[in-house]
Amino acid sequence: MALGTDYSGQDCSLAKALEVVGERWSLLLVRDAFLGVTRFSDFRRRLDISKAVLSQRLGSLVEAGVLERRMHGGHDAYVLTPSGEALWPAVHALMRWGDATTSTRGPRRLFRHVPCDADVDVFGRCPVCGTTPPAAELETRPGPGAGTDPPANPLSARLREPHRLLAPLRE
Amino acid sequence: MALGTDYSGQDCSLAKALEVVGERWSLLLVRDAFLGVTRFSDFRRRLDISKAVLSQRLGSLVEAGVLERRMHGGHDAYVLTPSGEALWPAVHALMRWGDATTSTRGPRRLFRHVPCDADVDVFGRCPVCGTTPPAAELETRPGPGAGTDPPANPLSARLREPHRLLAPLRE
DNA sequence: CGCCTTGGTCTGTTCAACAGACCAATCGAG
DNA sequence: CTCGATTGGTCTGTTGAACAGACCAAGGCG
Repeated sequence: MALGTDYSGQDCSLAKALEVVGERWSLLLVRDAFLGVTRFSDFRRRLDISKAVLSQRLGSLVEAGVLERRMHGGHDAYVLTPSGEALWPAVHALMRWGDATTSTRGPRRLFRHVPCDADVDVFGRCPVCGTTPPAAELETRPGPGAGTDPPANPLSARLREPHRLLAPLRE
Repeated sequence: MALGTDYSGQDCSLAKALEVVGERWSLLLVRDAFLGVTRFSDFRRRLDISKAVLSQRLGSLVEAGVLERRMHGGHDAYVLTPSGEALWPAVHALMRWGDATTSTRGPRRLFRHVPCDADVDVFGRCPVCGTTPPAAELETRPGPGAGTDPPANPLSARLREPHRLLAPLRE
């Protein structure tokens, strides 16, 4: 398999990243982890994928150090590690690109830098303090491009509401 | 297929992006297009994938408006569209994450903002002018984490040398 | 001119995701 | 306390995607 062996030197950084998060569904799982999803069944409810693939993906992300398993209120929970949280700029950039190419009414979701009370720009940067804040300092809410369709399930309805990134949906 | 139908509202921006660039190999093709690869056989030489998959991927990226076909010096060429170029922040972020998680000696590749003669930071931002420059204003060269292995082929050797992003390797 | 390169298309094989069944453990409501 | 629902998986056969290699037409170059 070329992806696993093509170490042709300095320009394989992207391949390295994709070895970890490039499998089908992985980045969507990471995104949901940022939004506060922690439970196996909640990840499944969101993505509607087979339990076998979900189990394998979560296992791979845990093994790669992107997620770790914890116990929340007597339940298994998958939460982002610091290394996983460092994926925020990439996830945000892809989301904004997705919005720019498919939404005529602007971003579907906005992110506010809580300490500065200002929305970050398309590059994820706070216009007040000038930094690119980590996910832990952001709150999300629906943007102008947000859909008007009813959410697919109560979980997605909850995730649509304004809330802090990384705050677990359930404890 | 869940990816194609899961429009659960405002938070499907990432899914939209991944519908376009989430197939296996697609982001690596986009990265190579940023580095100046334009030819079918050069893309293939770089990734060592089957021609059937390469043809299908390039076709999908053209149809999605990320790449367009042109004639360069009597040859077919695939070049990034403005929409494709807008993927730079995401590609750069993933590369830097790949470096951060797998390279102990820093980034494998550095990017210099040509007008300011300064390297962009981990967020892709120029410390001199404060902007996040587009790919067209950047030059790349090997970084401290660059491999010391001989490149896999002359093409990769060429791409390792300092050069402007988006400048076609061959005309 | 002839050979090599280019840019594919096609087909059988192997690998990955899907669909659904099964199971053990835990939780929560009556 | 009991029982049904929920949780978090594992397993297996089916379907879809990537791989490996063959074939072909057109163009470029020595």
